[in-house]
Amino acid sequence: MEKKLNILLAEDDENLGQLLYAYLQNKGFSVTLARTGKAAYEKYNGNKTQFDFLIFDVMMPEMDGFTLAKEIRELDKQIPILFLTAKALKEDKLQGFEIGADDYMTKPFSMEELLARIQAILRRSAPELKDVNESIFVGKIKYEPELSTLHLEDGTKKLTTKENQLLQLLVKNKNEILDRQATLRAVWGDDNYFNGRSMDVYIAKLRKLLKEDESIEIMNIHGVGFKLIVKA
Amino acid sequence: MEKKLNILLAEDDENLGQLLYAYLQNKGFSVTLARTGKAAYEKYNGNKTQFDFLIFDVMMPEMDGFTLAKEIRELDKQIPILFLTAKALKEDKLQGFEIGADDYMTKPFSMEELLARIQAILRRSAPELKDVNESIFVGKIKYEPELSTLHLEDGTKKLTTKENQLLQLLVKNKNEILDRQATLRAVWGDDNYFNGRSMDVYIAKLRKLLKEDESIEIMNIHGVGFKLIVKA
DNA sequence: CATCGCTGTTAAAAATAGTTAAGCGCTCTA
DNA sequence: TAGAGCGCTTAACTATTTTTAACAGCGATG
Repeated sequence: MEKKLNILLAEDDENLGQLLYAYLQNKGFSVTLARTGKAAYEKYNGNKTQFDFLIFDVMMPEMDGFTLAKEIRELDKQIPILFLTAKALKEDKLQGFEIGADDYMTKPFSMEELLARIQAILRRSAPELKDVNESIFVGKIKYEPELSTLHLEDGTKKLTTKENQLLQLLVKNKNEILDRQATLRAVWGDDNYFNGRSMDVYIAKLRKLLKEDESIEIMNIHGVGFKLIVKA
Repeated sequence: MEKKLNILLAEDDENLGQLLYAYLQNKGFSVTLARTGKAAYEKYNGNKTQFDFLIFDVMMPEMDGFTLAKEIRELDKQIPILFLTAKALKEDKLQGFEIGADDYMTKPFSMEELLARIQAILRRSAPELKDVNESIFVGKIKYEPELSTLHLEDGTKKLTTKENQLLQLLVKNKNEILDRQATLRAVWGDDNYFNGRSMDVYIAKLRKLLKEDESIEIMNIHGVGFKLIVKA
């Protein structure tokens, strides 16, 4: 399960605020909503939550979005900021970028586009580089997913592409059900009958490889999928 | 004196193209202008210039901006892409972001806003400026792509054109999958069966050259492509 | 408790990739 | 201008990976 990203949303329009709140929450973000610039500033400094992304309306009572952003930029040069505004004026946009905005959207906009823009920014600011040397223990067996190798009693076994992809999914969902159809679509691209049979063949292969550790079991959930069980 | 950033601009509208070209040039960028998607693709693969930023019109003759971007994304997952388009349709915008765009601007737009958006993206993506004679280390082996030379234990090896192009792509996608078809189209111009076999021969050559450093491995991803792995 | 669909397993077939060497077309030069 | 040298492609053979087939067992359901 991935960690939720915390978004601080400052929007004084009651309707839009609620709408955005619900939408983003639904998309898997943890959202904090503030109704004024000042409230947002206080929440930012409240420090209970560490925010990962800021979305500010420009025109707000008590403290406008630009001032708020400027204030926060003093404290954090990195955090992504996206402005929302009714004004499409060139000067305003430029002022927003000058403060260090990452994006600037003019109302009305579609929720989907907002999400797409948030993701585009996050893709850059949170570069999740995979560690090639990462190793995991499945029971007693050492597994390096990126190198697609399994360290067994009788030496190192190089997994084939499909073996590796499947094992990765099983491990990621250790002790949980891995859905059959979803797995087929993820690894084989299509969940037709023959790919299903192919997957069964690979499950058999993995069972054979992992059988040297009897605390490991790949259990079938009839009609649903498989479950990698690792007993304590 | 800072190094100029290279922008590849694909725009079929003569006027807008010239305007953007002059404006960006004036703002300190080195701009290459292409009038069709295909021309842009060829310039990208031309290998004389290493681009740092891509600006593509969506509707262009021969190859549209989306197709172009998709093709290039296969070869470079990092390079910033900004789309320009006359269409403000939601679906188009979303498609653009899905391909991996960093921004999407609807015509007409102001030059200043374009510049502001480019800078906002560059702030995050922070391209390492490349010297023409820059040398890279692949594991312990020194590699100079511009000179197409590899410094091995027993002297300097001059790579052939194909060896160099292929190694460059592998290195750019270090520890990530390099798509087979896209690579063939980029290096061989066509992804037919025989070129595929030719590429396999070149992979074998590169493996032989790089085998003196056992932390390097060119891994095959069956049916998908290759992955240059450099262990820590 | 019979039946039918789902899964386990093994083996054969097909597709993809690894490797080595021969062939082919250039270019350079004796 | 013949031929050596080079780069690339094609061919041929081998090896590996994946899919398909075949058959046996299991499990839910009426």
